[in-house]
Amino acid sequence: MAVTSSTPETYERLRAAILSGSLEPNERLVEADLVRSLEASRGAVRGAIARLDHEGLVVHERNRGAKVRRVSLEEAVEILEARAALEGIGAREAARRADPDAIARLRAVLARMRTRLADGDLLATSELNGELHARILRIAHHATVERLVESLSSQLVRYQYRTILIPGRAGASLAEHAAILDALEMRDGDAAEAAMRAHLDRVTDALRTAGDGR
Amino acid sequence: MAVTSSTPETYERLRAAILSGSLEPNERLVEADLVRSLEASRGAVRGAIARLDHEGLVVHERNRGAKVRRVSLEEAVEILEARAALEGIGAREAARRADPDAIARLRAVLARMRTRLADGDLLATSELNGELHARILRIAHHATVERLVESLSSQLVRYQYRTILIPGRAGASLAEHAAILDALEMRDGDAAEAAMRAHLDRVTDALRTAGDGR
DNA sequence: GGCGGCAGCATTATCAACAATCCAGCCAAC
DNA sequence: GTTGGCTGGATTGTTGATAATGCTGCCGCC
Repeated sequence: MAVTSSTPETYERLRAAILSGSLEPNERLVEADLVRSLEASRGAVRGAIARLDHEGLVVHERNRGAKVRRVSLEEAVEILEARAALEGIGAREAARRADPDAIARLRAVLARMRTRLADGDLLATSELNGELHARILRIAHHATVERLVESLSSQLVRYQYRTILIPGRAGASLAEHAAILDALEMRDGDAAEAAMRAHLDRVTDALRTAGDGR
Repeated sequence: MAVTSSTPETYERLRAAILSGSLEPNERLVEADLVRSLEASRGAVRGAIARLDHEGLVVHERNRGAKVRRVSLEEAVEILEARAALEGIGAREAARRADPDAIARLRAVLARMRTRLADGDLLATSELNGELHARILRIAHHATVERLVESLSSQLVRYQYRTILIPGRAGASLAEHAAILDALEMRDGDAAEAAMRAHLDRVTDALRTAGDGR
């Protein structure tokens, strides 16, 4: 055993640990500890930290080590605004490329969302929400936008369950998603972009009213 | 002296070397050489390469080292599309915040652009173009968008002088910029975003017709 | 002439030891 | 009681050595 994992592998694991919440915001990332828990070489850990620092998930101060970055509400709003712009482009492109088959699969996800919501399972609803967005982006076939959105979204993990808890928000979200799918189905790029932007603008509003929660 | 520079410093220097073109696309980045030329420790060089890899300026293959990444025309178009969306947001925000003083400074840059173009100095014109965009983004006060656009733009260095060489393109660009400034002056966010998007869409068209040039 | 294998070289990845730095706690002086 | 400086421990940053890997050129064989 003791297979020391390579840098990209270490990066993925550390990233997953942060996103899953098993490493709390502001928690210090001590290299020696990570070497043990991630079973990687120290060099790999350092490389992973450098990447995550660059990505914005971690802050690294010279001679003082790294810690999980805590994004403020203001930053979260900024990030969502950027995401809205990018996903808008993604939706536009997806409208150009979406075939009936793809649309059907998207509708299936939406339907599952609807039933989960009816069950009161907000957590599952929120996860399906993420899946829907990811699928649309996949259809868009736009590597740059996909990569950027993925990076931005990862910084919002701590806020992702917050908006859906607002009374009435989940239902509204469902309707907004339906509007997006309608635009995709009609292959109307302008409408798809507008619907996606509108949706994420509503999410932003919701986030603002929800507050930063701690 | 021979003060070994720290990781962020090394990152900046290496990045600058790539952007300035003193390191060609596909050129191998040999760690030992960089240690000498950048006067940094090996760890710092490795960290810098990891960041640049993550950023997309460099490709790194395990056990085979890193080389300057060559972005294809298709990628350049993608990147420009993403930039258009983000700078659109930036322009919208800038319209909200721009005071007459800031507008005046932007107009001054545009005026300089006009005279440079009249002189036939396309290189200077292109640089002022970059400055204008950067200033607008600065006014927007949107750290996330600014960071992302900076990162995206850096990947387009090899294409930045290409579009302006197209006959008539420089003049059109000037008019498009003027339209953006008009919208900012009227503090019309919608118009500013639309003008910025339109401008960058034109740049994309120009890039497509210019071809990848090698 | 072309192809597969082999050896040597160049380079990267890892490891371990060392140096530099920072931080917490303590103590003394005011 | 508070402030200032010191000291020990913990942690990161750097360096040299070593292992692993990939590549290139050569040679013999077909």
